[in-house]
Amino acid sequence: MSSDGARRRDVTVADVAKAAQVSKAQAARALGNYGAVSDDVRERVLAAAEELEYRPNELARSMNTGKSHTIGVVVGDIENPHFGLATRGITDTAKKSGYNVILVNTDENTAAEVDAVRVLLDKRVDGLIVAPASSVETQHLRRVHESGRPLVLLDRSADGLALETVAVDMAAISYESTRYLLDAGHRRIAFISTLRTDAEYSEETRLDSSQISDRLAGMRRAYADAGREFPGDLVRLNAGDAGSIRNLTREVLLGGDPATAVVASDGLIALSVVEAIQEMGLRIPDDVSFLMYDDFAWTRLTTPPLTVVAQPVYEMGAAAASALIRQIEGRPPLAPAPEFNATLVRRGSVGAVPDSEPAHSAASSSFSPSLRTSAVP
Amino acid sequence: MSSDGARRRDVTVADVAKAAQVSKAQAARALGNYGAVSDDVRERVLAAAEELEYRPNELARSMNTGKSHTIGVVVGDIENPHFGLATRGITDTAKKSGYNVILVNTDENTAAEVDAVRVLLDKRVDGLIVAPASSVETQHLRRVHESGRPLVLLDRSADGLALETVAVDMAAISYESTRYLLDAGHRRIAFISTLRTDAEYSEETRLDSSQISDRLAGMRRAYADAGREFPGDLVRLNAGDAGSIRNLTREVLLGGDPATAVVASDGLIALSVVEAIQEMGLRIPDDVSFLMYDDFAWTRLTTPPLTVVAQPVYEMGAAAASALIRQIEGRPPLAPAPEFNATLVRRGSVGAVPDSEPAHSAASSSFSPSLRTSAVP
DNA sequence: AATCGATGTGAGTCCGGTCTCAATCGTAGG
DNA sequence: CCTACGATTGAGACCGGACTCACATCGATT
Repeated sequence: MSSDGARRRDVTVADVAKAAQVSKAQAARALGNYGAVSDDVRERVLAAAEELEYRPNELARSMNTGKSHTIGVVVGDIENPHFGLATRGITDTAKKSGYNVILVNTDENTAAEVDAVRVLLDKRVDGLIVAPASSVETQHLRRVHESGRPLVLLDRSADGLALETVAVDMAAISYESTRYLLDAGHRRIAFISTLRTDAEYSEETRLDSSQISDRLAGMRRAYADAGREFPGDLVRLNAGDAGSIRNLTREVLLGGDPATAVVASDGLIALSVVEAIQEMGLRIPDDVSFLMYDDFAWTRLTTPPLTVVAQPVYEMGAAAASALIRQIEGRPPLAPAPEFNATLVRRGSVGAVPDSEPAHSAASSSFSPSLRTSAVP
Repeated sequence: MSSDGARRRDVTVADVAKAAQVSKAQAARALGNYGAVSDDVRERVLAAAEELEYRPNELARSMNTGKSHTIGVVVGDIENPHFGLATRGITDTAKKSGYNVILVNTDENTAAEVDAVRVLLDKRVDGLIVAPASSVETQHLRRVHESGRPLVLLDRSADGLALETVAVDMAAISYESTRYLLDAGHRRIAFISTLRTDAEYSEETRLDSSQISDRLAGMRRAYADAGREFPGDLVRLNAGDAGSIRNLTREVLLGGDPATAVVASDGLIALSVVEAIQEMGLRIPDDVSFLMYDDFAWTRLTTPPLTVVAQPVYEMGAAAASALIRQIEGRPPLAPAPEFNATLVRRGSVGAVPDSEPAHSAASSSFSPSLRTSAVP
């Protein structure tokens, strides 16, 4: 048995050198495969290393090469499949180039993000991929950039910082999908997002997230092009836990001038929104139309299958990683920069407006889901 | 502007010491908050550090403390929400104790896992959490254990290794859910898993995954207790991509003696199985009953909502992390060890056997999903 | 045979911290 | 006034590799 209960000291080059009866320098050369080493010495060293089960200490190596071969990834919430997939794209790509990934979760909290960035920098990661919680509070990102450490942004941009950013053109797809809804006759379209903000929403509100403000801009433009007024009163931010999302959903769907279509800002919200709609005894798409961001596999399983905005999430993660690695290795950024387009996947959750003649023929599904009705109060 | 394009050398204790006009040792003491330091010196050092924006190099620190405050997490697939959630539990807990997480994906490939473990060890992580791809090929885990480095297993155990393992009692819940299916009158229950294996399945086959073999053991026991013979011909392993899962699903659902109930081994498989069932024009639960492992939120949204085996995944991740950290910090393991139980969540996807009188009253839902029918060939 | 360039080789420094050790300082006790 | 002991302080070793530099060695060149 080669084990001895206590954790034995690690084998170092010095140990190998002694066993092979050569100097530490020679052993290091043979092991590190650099410099000039005679065959005889190389063989003895390698044999000794094998025998002793020598493994280089990457920490020590990083110390004087200055490279840790590790990249830091900072996301809002890995629990969200969106980031799960993106992370997968990142790690797959990183591994291919010999990089490891330290993952930090911020809960979409800027303070946590600032902290995460600091910690990762302290650990001397070679570069960072950040999905910034805020597009406004970006001093910490600016500092990273100014210190010269490679940094790539994912999903959202940072105001005033010319950083390489991998994201889809949200305004464009938002325009397209809003247009689609408008064409189906909808005028009262609600938008629900978890984005935390202090102020009540209005056109002038400066939002913390480039992603959300781009989407709203897209919606507003679509309304303008259609010669309609954008229903700002149906924008609901600060959607938090399932309960609050449910309440917000009820709010926009009840009252004097209710929404006829609801757009959910991400897959997690979508779950609660759809549940709330079902609980209210409303049918999709007969009573309410529904559209969500991110194309998760389960959206094909509901009745009706949901109409979604699909984003090439995995590819974006992979692109962010390879862009970062290019930066780290001093190679020029890919030109032209790869573009990522979101696409509207028309399935069955968007229909005509109830009690009104649809302007054009939108995907009006005739599926009538059987729903558990829990009377609306 | 304090920035200068080029990446400037990091500020070190020596720099701070010089600025504060004290020795390197004193500066280090003041900064590291250890040893004896006069108030005067401490103030000067701290001020200088602030001024120079000094940040300790964690790599160097790790080098001689031997602690990296980093733990390695090796999972099969973060894309799978199961691991996404578990990872969240791990990172949340790790962060609370000041640890970071390096995440590695193995694609459920043992060779990749061996490699991942080696790399993490080289990086001198303080400990490892591994969801082993195989319960049989575990030499690399044994080596880790013998080297004395803390290691905790997640989800699956490793044959012959007495390692702290955080997992639910799969045999028990499998027994319970099989029993449930049997009580509903099902005799032909299919089980579909991604587990890769060379051999055709038979009772003697020694499976690579403790998790899967436990589940099958539970099923077999339930059948035995019911005085029935276990339909080994309906066990389908090696389910890979969506296409192959579809084919396997058709296989068990067609033919002379088809399955009347299908159990999907995880959420990813479930998606394709349900799609395949829908495509075949079969209705759940009227024509086929369905049960899956892992309780994802979307399972409540389908029509009918799916009956699932819920596992406290987040809590298990958190428990694995805190167990590991206890080991790292030399504290004794929690006694009694926390237990995790999976629960059967009866929703609407399990019904009576078509054309047969149900033995007992199982959750027989009357929902009839409207399905796109694509005629069965 | 003297010179030259291409290996080989070992001693020692460096990376940026932590930590040991011996020296110095201050002042309380005698 | 002198000793002693704790608080301070600085020099330097050390962690484990990578790498520089000076010093062989040796066949090839002329």
